[in-house]
Amino acid sequence: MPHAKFDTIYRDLREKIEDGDYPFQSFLPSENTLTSVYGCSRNTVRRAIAGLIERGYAQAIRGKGVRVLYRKGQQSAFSIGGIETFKESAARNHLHTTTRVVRFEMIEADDALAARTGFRAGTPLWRIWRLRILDGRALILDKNLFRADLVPGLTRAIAEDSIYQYIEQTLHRTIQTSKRRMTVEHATREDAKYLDLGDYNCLAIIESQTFDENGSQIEWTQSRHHPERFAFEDTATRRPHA
Amino acid sequence: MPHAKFDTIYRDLREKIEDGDYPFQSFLPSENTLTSVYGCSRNTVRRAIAGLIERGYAQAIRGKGVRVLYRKGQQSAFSIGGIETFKESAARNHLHTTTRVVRFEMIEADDALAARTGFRAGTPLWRIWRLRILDGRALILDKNLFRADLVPGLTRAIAEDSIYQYIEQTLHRTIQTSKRRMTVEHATREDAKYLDLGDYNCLAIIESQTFDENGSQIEWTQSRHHPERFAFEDTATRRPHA
DNA sequence: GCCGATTTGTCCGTATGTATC
DNA sequence: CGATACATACGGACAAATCGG
Repeated sequence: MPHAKFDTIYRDLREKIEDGDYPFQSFLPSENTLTSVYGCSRNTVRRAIAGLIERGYAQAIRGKGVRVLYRKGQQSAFSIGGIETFKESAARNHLHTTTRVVRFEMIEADDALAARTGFRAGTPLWRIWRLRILDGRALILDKNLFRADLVPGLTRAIAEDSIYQYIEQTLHRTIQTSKRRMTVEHATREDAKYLDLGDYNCLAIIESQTFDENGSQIEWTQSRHHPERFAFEDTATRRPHA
Repeated sequence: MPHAKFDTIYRDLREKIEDGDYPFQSFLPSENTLTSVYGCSRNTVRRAIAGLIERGYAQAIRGKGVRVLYRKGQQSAFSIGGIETFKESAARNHLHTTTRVVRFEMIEADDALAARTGFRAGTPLWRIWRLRILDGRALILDKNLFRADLVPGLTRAIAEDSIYQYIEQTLHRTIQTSKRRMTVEHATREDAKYLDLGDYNCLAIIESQTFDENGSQIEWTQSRHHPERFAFEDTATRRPHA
């Protein structure tokens, strides 16, 4: 639950920025002002602002203030930012989607797989392949590996719905950190079999390792995306010669 | 200069993790311990740890400790993380590289360009295209637009060396925030003309808007990457139903 | 160029809450 | 239950950068 005070302030500021109350290139009220507005300490205000900066909404300028960098209408629709499930991002964009499970089995990690995915060899795993279909077009092939001992009781029906929802709401386990790596690769015959690639001969690949609340790697996933409808957004800050 | 105490501690911890002093899945010393080790307040230790978490080195588990998520040998060589210049990342990977300037001119932003890049219409801009050649292969085509009033005195020679270096060391202006967007697109005839694409018909595209220390947009860049040698890494954390 | 007011950046010490063991 | 560990919040101090007079 986001009951933390700094988070409430962050959301409030973000909303005001998105609504244009603080337009592009304007300055937020000073930290001291916000401190009295929200009735909290300066540190708390600073944490809220840090969140804005981290997500590209603003930029702090020492001695001057905090300048808004968010510009209305320059955001993309179907983008990948935090950890968001397919179902969630589809809902956010009002898209009609279906999922087809094309593979569902239990395997054991061998040495090659272990080296590639980060699991220990011998770990029992669910291997699940799912085809994501948006508006009738097969656009994403998800290849998941879940640790079978951490995600017991999986079924095809759950896989067709939402595995994350099952993990969080039924198993009461929490997804916390995800390390991702984005590349572009040649499409294989397999990709062509499942996906409506058109004349593209490449795909966007996202590989990720996901860790639960105990720091155990619970999942490895490779998402093979049709190049259209794929975007990845990011904000970076430059630090003194690293 | 990274004189900040929290940054020194961050670097020290990161180095110890990379060296294997704190191996994968182990716990860091507790915050209280680190407080006395480094002779600083707990807040400062926490800021250092926050840096590790943000960059995927570790994960905090309340009531237990801070677990290391970094695994040796699972990092990629030529990846894009913070704001790093072409020269810097090439040097970091011990690659022999050259840059060829294929376009160098001054233009004025029209409405279409303004909408796409975020500059105001009428802004005078340097338009610079540069071909990045690694080990004899043309792999990246960089299309830069710099605000001419903020980056005066550019020459072809500077563009062949490093524009960022010129901006930072000669103009004493600071690059601070960069908003990026990664997509995959069809290769055009132009791409084929400049890049050694082989049989790929797609490229990885990174578009970015860069802001200087005053929050002025100083640059818009589109980098067109050969799919090989391209990787983008990221760490995300999941927050309660956003 | 200097000075003082304003604003962000860093750091400290303390208190309290919450989760783990 | 108590000890330990991380999470949040407060208030205060000083540094560094900006800006206007």
